[in-house]
Amino acid sequence: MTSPMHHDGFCCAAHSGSDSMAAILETAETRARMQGARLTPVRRRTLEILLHAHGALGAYEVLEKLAAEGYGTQPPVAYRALNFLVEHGLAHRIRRLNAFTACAQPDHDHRAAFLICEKCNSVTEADADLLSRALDQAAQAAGFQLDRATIEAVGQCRACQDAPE
Amino acid sequence: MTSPMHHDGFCCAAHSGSDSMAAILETAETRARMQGARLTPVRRRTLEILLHAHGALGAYEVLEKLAAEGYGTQPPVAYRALNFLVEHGLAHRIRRLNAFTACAQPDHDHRAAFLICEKCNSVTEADADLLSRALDQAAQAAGFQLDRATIEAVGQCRACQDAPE
DNA sequence: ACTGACATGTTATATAATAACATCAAAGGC
DNA sequence: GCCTTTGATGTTATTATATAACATGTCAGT
Repeated sequence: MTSPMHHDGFCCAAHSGSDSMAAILETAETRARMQGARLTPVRRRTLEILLHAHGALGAYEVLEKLAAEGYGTQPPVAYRALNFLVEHGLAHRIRRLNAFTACAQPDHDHRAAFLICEKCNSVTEADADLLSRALDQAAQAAGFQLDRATIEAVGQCRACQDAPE
Repeated sequence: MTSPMHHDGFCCAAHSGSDSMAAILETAETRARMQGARLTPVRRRTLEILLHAHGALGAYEVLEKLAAEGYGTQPPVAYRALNFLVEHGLAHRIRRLNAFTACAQPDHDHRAAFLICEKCNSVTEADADLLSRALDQAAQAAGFQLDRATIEAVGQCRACQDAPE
């Protein structure tokens, strides 16, 4: 953790040590199974691609990689796999970027907030428990029955603040 | 739902009494001026269109209306006007819906959260001051310099909860 | 082996957004 | 007042993102 990384927290699994990536895939497998879903090759590979990526990837970027590896070449291939991952809590969709990123903590249900750096485009998943509670309150005050929420913040990550212009 | 309005709070200016709409346009004019920007006819009309709308409108919906009134007929016309409004705090972009909505409180700077009903597609702008503070904290904890944020919640508005299936 | 449910792949199309450029209008210097 | 500079408006064309609809394939349970 006190590594020579630029970002605290989760950058990408490949650079947080191979352990966490294997662990996440393991968890993913388990989690999918428990939900009666199958983590098929394309889906698993898609998750790996996200885990390896720096920052979030667009669907077409994912598609390119999948296609290069012999999977289908058409958009629905990527969108289906990505949607599967999102629906099963293994990935998140970053709307502001029209992109997707692997979930950093697939092991427990959580509401996440994303910190998007407008300089380097890195995406950090922040714990949003406090936020979540505030949101619950706001929803309640409005008589709104909250299902799920998207929280995306834009600014500068620590590394880019420190970096000279 | 025997009341004339389905939603508490801000539905659309036209249905919250014509006063508020005139007031908002007035404020918009002033606010734009103060920022050294001009609220030109297309822009003003675009804002009016948003204010009149139930829920958020897609850029192409706005474009259709503008075109019908003799303004330009091509996408950039709508996008430019909409982006102008967003940049000047007169409208918000709802990413989940690929749509835009007039700002309910253009008179003061605020971070807003949106409550999107998945049944009737209504969009309510909730005050997010508490939320905002929680977000600041989360950002600070991550060493992230927060600029702006998008908070979009999905669920059911009060009217749709009450309504029978 | 058969079947029903789900996965994968395809083609085609829908929807959303921007690039690049020409023309036009307004604000300020002289 | 006239001219320049800047910004606004409009166009055509293109790019980017996402989904519909359908054919084929795979697998678990019977």
